Amino acid sequence: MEKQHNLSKNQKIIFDLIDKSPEPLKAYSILFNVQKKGINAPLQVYRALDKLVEIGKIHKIESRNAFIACQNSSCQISKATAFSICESCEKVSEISNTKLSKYLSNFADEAGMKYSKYNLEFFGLCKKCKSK
Amino acid sequence: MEKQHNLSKNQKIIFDLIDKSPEPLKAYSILFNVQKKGINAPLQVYRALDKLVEIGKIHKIESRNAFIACQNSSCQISKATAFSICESCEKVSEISNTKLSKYLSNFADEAGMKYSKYNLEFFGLCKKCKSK
DNA sequence: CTTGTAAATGTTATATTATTACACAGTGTT
DNA sequence: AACACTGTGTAATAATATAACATTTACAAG
Ligand SMILES: [Zn+2]
Ligand SMILES: [Zn+2]
Ligand SMILES: [Zn+2]
Ligand SMILES: [Zn+2]
Repeated sequence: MEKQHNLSKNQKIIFDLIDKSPEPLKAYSILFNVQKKGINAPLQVYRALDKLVEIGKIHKIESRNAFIACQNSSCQISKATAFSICESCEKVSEISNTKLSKYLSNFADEAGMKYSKYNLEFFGLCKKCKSK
Repeated sequence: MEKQHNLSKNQKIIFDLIDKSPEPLKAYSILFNVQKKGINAPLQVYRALDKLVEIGKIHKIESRNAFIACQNSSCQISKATAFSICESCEKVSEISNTKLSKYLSNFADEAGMKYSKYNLEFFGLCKKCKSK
């Protein structure tokens, strides 16, 4: 049974915006888009983003400083993430591949150390851009 | 045979600083440290960093906005990187594990798409911090 | 040796991303 | 009521990164 997170007003506004977006959104672009809804300051956006990341509803694409809604319903853990990023059109997709996540979750370094959390970003050209 | 990159003056100053550092360095911390050597502006630092990243002498730790010297002599490609990051003491190590890099380089997503470049960051507690 | 060109430098200003500090409001528990 | 916890609002500022422009250096082609 998943934990239910009742989003607060600001969290909901910002999650809805990110969730509807076909591409990752940056914090200040979010800010400009929600000013009509009464969210006026960067901090209000960052606080909502922090919380949404924490509960796994969104992820941060670190190499782009942008945020994307979780596309993987089993991702409440939120801390084991993988993405593919097109270097031409900047399309980003969340990868949900059981083998990959198992492989990475079980990976042990030279010292035998394991890591429960990871973030993986793949870069290349998406299908569309490759065929151009 | 590796390509020889003759670093320019600024590139060398900045690489040497990063290479000597036991921890990843941030751009403005680099700037403060090289002002005595005549590098005065952020852009001079960022330009050198960009070049050093491009030729694989350093890597950017995306989740920390910090830069670390390549600890893996076979990393000239520079675009397939993996790190372990301690969430307590912020120690960062580059992982050079042939199986891991082969696995990731050969990974194909649901659409059969392969990616030559990736960046992987593992998070956890290092040995020291775990035993505390 | 001169001309062309790519890479690197220097400088100023500015854009973008993110946090600190403080005051207060809502909710649920004891 | 007293408390703890989470969320909100606002202002100021810190930290990270790039744009625009002028100049210089390295080096190969002619
Ligand atoms: Zn997810
Ligand atoms: Zn594309
Ligand atoms: Zn390396
Ligand atoms: Zn540690």
